[in-house]
Amino acid sequence: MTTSKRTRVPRAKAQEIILNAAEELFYQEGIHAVSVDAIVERAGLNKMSVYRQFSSKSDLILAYMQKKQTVFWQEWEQSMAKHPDQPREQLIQFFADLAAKASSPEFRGCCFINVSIEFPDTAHPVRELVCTHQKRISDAFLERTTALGAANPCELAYTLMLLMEGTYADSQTYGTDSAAIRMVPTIVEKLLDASPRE
Amino acid sequence: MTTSKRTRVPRAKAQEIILNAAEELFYQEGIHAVSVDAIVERAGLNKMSVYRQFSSKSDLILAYMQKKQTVFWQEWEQSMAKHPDQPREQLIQFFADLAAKASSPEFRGCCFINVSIEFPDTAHPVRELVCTHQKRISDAFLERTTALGAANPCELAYTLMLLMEGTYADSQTYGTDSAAIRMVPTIVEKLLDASPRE
DNA sequence: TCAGAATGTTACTGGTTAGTAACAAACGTA
DNA sequence: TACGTTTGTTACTAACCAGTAACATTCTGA
Repeated sequence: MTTSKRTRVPRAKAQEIILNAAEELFYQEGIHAVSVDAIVERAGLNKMSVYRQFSSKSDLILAYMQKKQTVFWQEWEQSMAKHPDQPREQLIQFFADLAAKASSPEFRGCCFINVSIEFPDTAHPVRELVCTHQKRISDAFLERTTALGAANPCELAYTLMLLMEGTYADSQTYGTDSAAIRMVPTIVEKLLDASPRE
Repeated sequence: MTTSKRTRVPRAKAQEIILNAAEELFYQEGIHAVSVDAIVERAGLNKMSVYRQFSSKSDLILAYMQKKQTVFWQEWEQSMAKHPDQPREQLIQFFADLAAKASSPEFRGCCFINVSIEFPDTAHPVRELVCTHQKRISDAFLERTTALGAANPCELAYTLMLLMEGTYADSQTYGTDSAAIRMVPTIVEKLLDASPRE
């Protein structure tokens, strides 16, 4: 009989592995539907390794959301960087990139909206995170509709918010096959060009 | 000691009471978050009364969704009936009524999108229900954008879909206080009037 | 009045969940 | 080497969950 050494994973590495496992499962299957044991199994680690890094499942959920938030803004910056100082092109690009992502089979919509639905209590910490996140997006839109010289930048920014959230929602029901999502970049382009300037 | 007669509730009435209780709880708190026991308690009935009417929780979920679908189309017809044969006014009215509902504190978004998020498996029966429901709305929009004489009725209908779904999603994060939702009827009105005719 | 059906009540099963205690093995460092 | 720390492993608790069995009570109709 072979007496195999136990493989040991250091603190920092374990945290990363657990968060990655949690991210995949939470996003794909929903938070309530995923047990800590499932995360442990996917991570290939031990249950205690989880509870030594995160004090509770809630803690892990919050860390997951924070990670998602970071990733969102990284991707946002990538989209923006394709057309520096060109708000019209930046906005269209954002929706083009969103549509591309939404057409991927592993896409499961907006994790911020998803978590809002799973946690109806608006006082819950994750809900506050979602709220500030959405507000930040709204501001980023407004910044650009203003730069565009739109006569009603606020209304235009809100319209973009609705279109974005609609795109996320639509991907849930139609998945890869959404005609609406395919049209979104065009819709936004026409919307921007049709909206009156001051 | 008073020997009180047990109150007996007949089959049909029990079914209604249970469905109402389930509807409130499922919609307000999410399906996974609500136990059969919670429904039993809210209904003021007995657990066996539930399982004599519905073979399983899944059965109850399906009945809940079917009820919601019926209610949606009743409300839809009410909105449409306000402006017979006037597609422009009908569409604007629909969004005005939606915005009004979305501003109510007990509003918890679109139960069809919500259930999609809670049940990621697209093969699940409730998901098929959601899919046909969304398709029906999309068709109803298309019917009216076509009647409107829009040059691209399909694109316009999809835009309305996205705005509708966006409105539902936005209500989740901002609740009663959503500026975007307040603007939605105006946004739709301008969109319809600005879209080119053939 | 009596028999069968419908409903109420209690108590239970087997499974799952979040979280923990206790100890064993490996590591790092003095 | 030797000791304290970190990590792995096992086994457990207490709560919750969907669903059922068995029996008690009430109703209905012949």
